[in-house]
Amino acid sequence: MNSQATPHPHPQPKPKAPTIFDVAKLAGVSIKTVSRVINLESNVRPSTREKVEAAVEALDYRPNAAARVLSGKRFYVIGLIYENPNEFSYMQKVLNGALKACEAGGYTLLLLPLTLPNPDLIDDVQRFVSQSRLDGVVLPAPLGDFSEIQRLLNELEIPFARITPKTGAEDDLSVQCHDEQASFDVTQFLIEQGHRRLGFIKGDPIHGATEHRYRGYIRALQVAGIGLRSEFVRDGMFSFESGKTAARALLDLREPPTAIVASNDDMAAGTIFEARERGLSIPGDLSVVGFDDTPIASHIWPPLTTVRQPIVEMAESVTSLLIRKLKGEQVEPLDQPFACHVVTRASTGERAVQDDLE
Amino acid sequence: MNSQATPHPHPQPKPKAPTIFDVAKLAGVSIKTVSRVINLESNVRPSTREKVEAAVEALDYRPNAAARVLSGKRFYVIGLIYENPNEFSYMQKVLNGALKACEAGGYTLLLLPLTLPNPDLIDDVQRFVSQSRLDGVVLPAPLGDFSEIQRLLNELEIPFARITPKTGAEDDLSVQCHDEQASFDVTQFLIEQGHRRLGFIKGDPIHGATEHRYRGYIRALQVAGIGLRSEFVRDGMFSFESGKTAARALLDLREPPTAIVASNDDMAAGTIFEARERGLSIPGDLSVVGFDDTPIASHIWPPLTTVRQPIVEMAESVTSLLIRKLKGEQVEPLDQPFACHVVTRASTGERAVQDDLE
DNA sequence: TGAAATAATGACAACGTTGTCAAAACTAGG
DNA sequence: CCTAGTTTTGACAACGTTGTCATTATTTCA
Repeated sequence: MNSQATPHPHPQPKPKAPTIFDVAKLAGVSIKTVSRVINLESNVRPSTREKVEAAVEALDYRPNAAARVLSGKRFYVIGLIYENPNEFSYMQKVLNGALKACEAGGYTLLLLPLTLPNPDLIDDVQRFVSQSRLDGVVLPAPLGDFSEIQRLLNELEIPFARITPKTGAEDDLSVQCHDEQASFDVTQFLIEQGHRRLGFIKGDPIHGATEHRYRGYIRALQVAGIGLRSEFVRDGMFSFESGKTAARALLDLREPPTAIVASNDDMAAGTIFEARERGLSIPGDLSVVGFDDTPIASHIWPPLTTVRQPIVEMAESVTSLLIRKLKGEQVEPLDQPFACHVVTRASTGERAVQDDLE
Repeated sequence: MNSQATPHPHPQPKPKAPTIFDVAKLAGVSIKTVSRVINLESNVRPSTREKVEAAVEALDYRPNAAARVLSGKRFYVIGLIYENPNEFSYMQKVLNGALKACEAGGYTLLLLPLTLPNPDLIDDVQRFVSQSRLDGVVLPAPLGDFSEIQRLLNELEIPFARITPKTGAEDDLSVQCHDEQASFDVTQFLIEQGHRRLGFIKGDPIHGATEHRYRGYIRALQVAGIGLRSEFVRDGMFSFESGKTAARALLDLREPPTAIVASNDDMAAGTIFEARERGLSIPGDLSVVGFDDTPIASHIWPPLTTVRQPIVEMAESVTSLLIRKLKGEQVEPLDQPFACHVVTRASTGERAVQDDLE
């Protein structure tokens, strides 16, 4: 994926957007007629319509929203007023933080939801960025870790800011939380409760957090003088199902772990699910911890010990950094990662030490 | 909250927004100077700045975003590109549907998250609507059921569309799903499994769905010839905690229900939580059903029998109806409510009939 | 005190579209 | 082939702001 491929059709320096005048000229009509065609008004001769449509197509013309608004009576804006549930998913939190910063800075927030994996990822992002005429972009995890997107935005000269544990170049705008430390803390917490056989379920490798959380686990083992056993580490994809599968493999071991660190709550829920199916009691037979403190963590039985991150604050912070950069201010990246903390609930418990002689 | 009875307020003397010219005139300066002040540029004499600021204050002047964009180089827009998780909360689904319809119609979607209960509700909405200069508003449940908001939007002559089971006036734009029928179906499903003592946990009375779901329960009992027992019906607020509390009351009865219909998944999860705390097995000792098919329904143990609604489609549909209305088209409300269907999982099971002699 | 330098202000074009209204091109009827 | 009516098209103003550059007011310094 180096310079060989030419994934983006706009490598040119300054692609000035075509206006209604360009279309009118190419089609050989007046701008008003172009306006009629693009607004689907009646009373346009079919032959004229075709000419204009061809010109629009040829130039890839998109009407300028601001001019439209200024000129006409409509705003082309729909408001969505909704209740902010007091329990959020990751994206709800990011949304709230970003919205807050935008409101404070007088900016409007535009949304592009993507489904992964997505073969048209770059095209979708490019279309969004060029059609929406925006000043900057916020990339929450895991999109912040996609180098193709970063490359595209750099080419288009659109500033962006990321929420990701991976730090990048020097002028890179990003916030991170102490993922590695949190993972260390939660693993150490289990060790302090007497556990010696500690399973770990990794997350989707596309997320930067996956690597950091794994490193925290390793470090905690090292500090405690516990050897890393490769059969105790399983791959996951952050999904409930993948957690269930990984837990199955761990619990099938002749000498299974007495505690499992899952890299997120969904996989921890999958682990608990799998344990219950086998009739294991939690935390009696198995302690389980997750990450993120999503709603499910407090709603499953038993409620989950997990790690809470200040997502709203991180999103707000990174968005306002971006806005300050857009205003031309000199912004320097945050010196300190945000702190996480362990939320202790009922899915973890003391382990009798004598069980764990090695 | 203003004048008591103004069912059809006369077309008010156009509350036309003040422009930069109005401010300039009042302050006795040129428009350019006003521009300098509001953009915090340097090289403005303090005395001048004060005059302008006073005028801005007096007129409650807000710069027109479209004109700003058209004239200047900035767009005042931030993009948020995010992964669309394949499991959604209610609001995520609404967001996706509304976004889809807006994209198709060339509209932009603006978000106003609110926390309830909120004493400043009306003020917040009013500020949002007037500052954002939008054409129309989508009100998902439960906000769609707030008559104050509807009244405000009517006064401001802002068209709106609602997602709510309650139908309103004739020209009212709303979509609903067959809530009452779905509740009937799921209750009947339990009856067919042999249950005769059926508990019901109501939702937050502010939601229109609450009433409809309750009615479906009652109808199913009637059809089956089972008498309604008031001690089997408990109030809830759609929260996990309220479900837990209601379940506690139901299970404390001398003759507790063998199946419980909770008006949403969170309360069903609370019910399961409470049952597990008492050592009851599910569905052996108690069958539980929920509503909405949120992520938690499939992630708790045992996974929850629930009712799935086509939220994305409903949101998309209502938003595109709104957009068509804004375009001046004659739109008539959907003749058919959207269909829901029961998703059968492991939280429900057969009940031996002999247990239930009355 | 006067000239030069600098700070503050203003006049006006530009931004890209839609609305208004008039002109031109068609169509139908006699 | 002309007239009246209808459909299609176009010229141009308007929308509300910022950018550019000229002009005026103020300060500085010889």
